[in-house]
Amino acid sequence: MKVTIKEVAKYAEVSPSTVSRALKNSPLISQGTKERINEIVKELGYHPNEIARSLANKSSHTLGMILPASAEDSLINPFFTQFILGVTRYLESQHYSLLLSSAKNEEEELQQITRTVNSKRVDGIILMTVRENDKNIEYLMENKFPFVVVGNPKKRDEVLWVDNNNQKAMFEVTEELIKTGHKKIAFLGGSKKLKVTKNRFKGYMEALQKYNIQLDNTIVLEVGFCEKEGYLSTQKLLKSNKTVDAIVTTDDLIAYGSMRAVKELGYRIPDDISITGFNNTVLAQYLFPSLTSVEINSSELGFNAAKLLLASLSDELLNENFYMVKTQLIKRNSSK
Amino acid sequence: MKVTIKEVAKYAEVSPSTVSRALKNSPLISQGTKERINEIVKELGYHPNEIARSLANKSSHTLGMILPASAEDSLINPFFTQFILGVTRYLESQHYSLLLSSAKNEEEELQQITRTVNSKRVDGIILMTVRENDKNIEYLMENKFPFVVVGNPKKRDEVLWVDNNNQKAMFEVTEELIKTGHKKIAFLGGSKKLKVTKNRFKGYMEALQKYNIQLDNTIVLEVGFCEKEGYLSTQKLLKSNKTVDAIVTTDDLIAYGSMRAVKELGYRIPDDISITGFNNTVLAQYLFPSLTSVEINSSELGFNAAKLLLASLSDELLNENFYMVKTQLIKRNSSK
DNA sequence: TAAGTAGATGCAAACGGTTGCATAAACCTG
DNA sequence: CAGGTTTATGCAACCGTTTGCATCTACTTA
Repeated sequence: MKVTIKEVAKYAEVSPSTVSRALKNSPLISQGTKERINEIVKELGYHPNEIARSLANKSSHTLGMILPASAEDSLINPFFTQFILGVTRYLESQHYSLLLSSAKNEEEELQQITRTVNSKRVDGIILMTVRENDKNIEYLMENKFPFVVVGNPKKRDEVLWVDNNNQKAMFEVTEELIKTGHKKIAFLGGSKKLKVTKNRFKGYMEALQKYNIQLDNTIVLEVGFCEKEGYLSTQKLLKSNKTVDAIVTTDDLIAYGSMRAVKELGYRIPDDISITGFNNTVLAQYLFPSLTSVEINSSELGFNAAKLLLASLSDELLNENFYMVKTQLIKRNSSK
Repeated sequence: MKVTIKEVAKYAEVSPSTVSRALKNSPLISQGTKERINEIVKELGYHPNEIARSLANKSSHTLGMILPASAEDSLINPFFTQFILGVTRYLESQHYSLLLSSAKNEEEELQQITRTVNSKRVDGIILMTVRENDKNIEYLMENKFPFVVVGNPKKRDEVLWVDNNNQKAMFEVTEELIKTGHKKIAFLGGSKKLKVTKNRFKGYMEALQKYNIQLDNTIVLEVGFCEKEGYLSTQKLLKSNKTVDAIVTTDDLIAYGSMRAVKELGYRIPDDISITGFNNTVLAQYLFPSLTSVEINSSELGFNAAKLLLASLSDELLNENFYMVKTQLIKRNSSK
C-alpha cells in the first residue's frame, strides 16, 4: 500500500502540515513532535512524492540537457560521457536530477529545448555546444529561461558559460616546444570559424611573441577534424621545402594523420620533428610514438556547468558568470 | 503571464475538463469545440504542465537510468554515449523522457535506484550492467518495479533484458578465420566469471566443433581487460613453443597488446598470425595493421532496451522478454 | 490575574491537471 | 409526441505536497 504524507499524519495524530514541517526542519515545530514524526516516517517507510512536491513548489529540482547531434560522430572522444558524469555528480550532491534528451540535428535541438522548457519539467538547461548565431541561446535568452553553455558564447557577459582554457593550453604547448629548442613550429588547426580554433591559435601566437619568434603564415594551416586531412596537409607542408621542427595540432586525430605523413617522408619523430595533439583521446597513449597531448577535464567542465547554473538559480550573487577549467599538458614521446 | 488550462477554458468559454478532453482527443467531445479549443491553445501558446499531468496520471512518462561506476574507466569505449543516444531516440518517439543519475560504486548505485523509485519520478528503470548476484535486480524484483537490464541476468525468464549476441559474434569471427585457412586459433578472453566471456567462448567452441577442430585448452587464456595483459600473455603463449596461426580476443585493447607482442617476436600480421579484436573501438581503425573487430551496436541496444520496457509498461503482450542485437564483423587488415 | 506575546498546530486553498458521474440538449423511434 | 437513447458538457473530487493565516495553548510580565 502506498504511504503518503496523510498516512504519516494519521499515525502521528497530527495534520499533514505538521508532517511537512517536520520533514523540512521548519522552525515552526516543536522538537518533540518532530522526532516522533521522523520515527514514524522511518517505520512506515515514507518517501515524499517528488512530483507532488514539484507541483506545489513550482520547481522540479531538475536540470535539462540535450545531447547534440554531434555526439554521434565524436566517437573518439569520451567527452560526452565524462561531461554527463560531472554534471550528475554535482547535481546529486545538491539533490537535483538530470533530464536528458537527444537531437538528430540543430532543428531538433531547438524543438527539444522548447518542449522541455514549456513542459515545466526543468528549472534550467545545460547546452553542451555553442554555434555561431546559436538559435538555442537566442530562444532561451528571449524567454529568460536559466541556462549555461559550454564554450564561448557570443554575448559572453550576459550568459553563464564554462570552458576549458584553450588559449592557455596552446600557449603552454608552444612554450614547451620553444623551450626544448624548436624554432619553426607549424600550426595545424580546425576551421578558423570555430572559437576553439581561434583561441588555440591565440595561445600559439602568444607564445611565439613571448619568445620573439616571427609568425610565419605559410606554416599555419586550416584542416578538417580528421586523420586524413592531417595527413594530406602535412604532406603538402613538408614537400613545399619548408623546414619545420615541430607541428602543433588542435586534435589528436589531426596529429595522428600528421605523424603518418612525417614518418612516410622519412623524418623521425621526435628527433627531426616533434608533434603534439589535443584532447588527449585514447589514441594518444597507444600511438607509436605515444602522442604528447592536452588533457581536457570534461568531467570538471560538467561539474562546474551544473554548479554555476544552480548557483544562479538560487539567487546567489555570482562573482563571475563563467568558469574556466584548467587543462593539462601530457608529455609523451612524440615531442622532445 | 503563465497560461494554464483554466486560462484556455476561460477564453473558449468551456470548462477545463472540456479543454483537457480536447487535448487528448477524447471521444467525449464534439469536432467543433475540439477545433475551436485547439485554435485557442495555439493562440495563447498553451503547453500543459507535465508535472501536474504526472501527478494526476500517476505516471511520469519518464524512465530512469544510472550511469554505473564503470563508466568512468571505460574511456576507450563510446558505449555509454551511444547507448544513451539509442535510449533517448526511442523515448522521444514515444514522448517519454529520461532521468539520468550516476554512481561512484555499487553501493551508491543501489542508493540511487531506491531514491529514484521511492520518489516516484520514473515509471521504470534501465540498468546498464549486470553483476553476479545483482543487488539492484534483487531490489527491483522484490519491489515489483518495472525494469530492463543490459546483459544476461540470472533469472533470465523473469526479467526483461537486451544483449548483443556475443556467442554468435564470436562464432562468426572464428568461422571466418577457419574458412580463411587458420587451424590453430588461440582464445584470449577476459575473466571467465563474466557472462560476456562465457558466451564469446561458447561461440568460439561452436565454430571449432562445426569444423571438427579439437579444442586445445593450452591456447585458451584468461587475461585482464587491458593492453598490457594482452601483451604479456601473448608473449607467454608464443614463447611456449605453441604454434598458433590466429589469435581471437574479446576486446580491442587485448588485441592491441597481443599485436605488439606478436610483432616484437618477429611474426608478421596477418601473414604469420591473424589477430582479431572485439567491440570495434576507435583504436581498431587506426592501428597498424588495422584491426579486424566486431562492431556492437550500442545505440540499437539502448533503443531496444527502452522499447522493451515501454512495451511491458503498456501491458502489451510481449512475445519475448528479451531482445538480441546483431553484431557485425568488421574485416580489416589484421586478419587474412 | 488580566492582558499580551510567543510557540505549536490545524484549516483550507493552492499548484495544474484528470476523470467518474450527473445533467442537459439533441436525436430517434414507434 | 412521449419516452428512451445518444452525445456533449460541466461539476467536483482527486493526485500528494506546501504554506499563509487563523487559532489555541501556555508562558510572560506588570
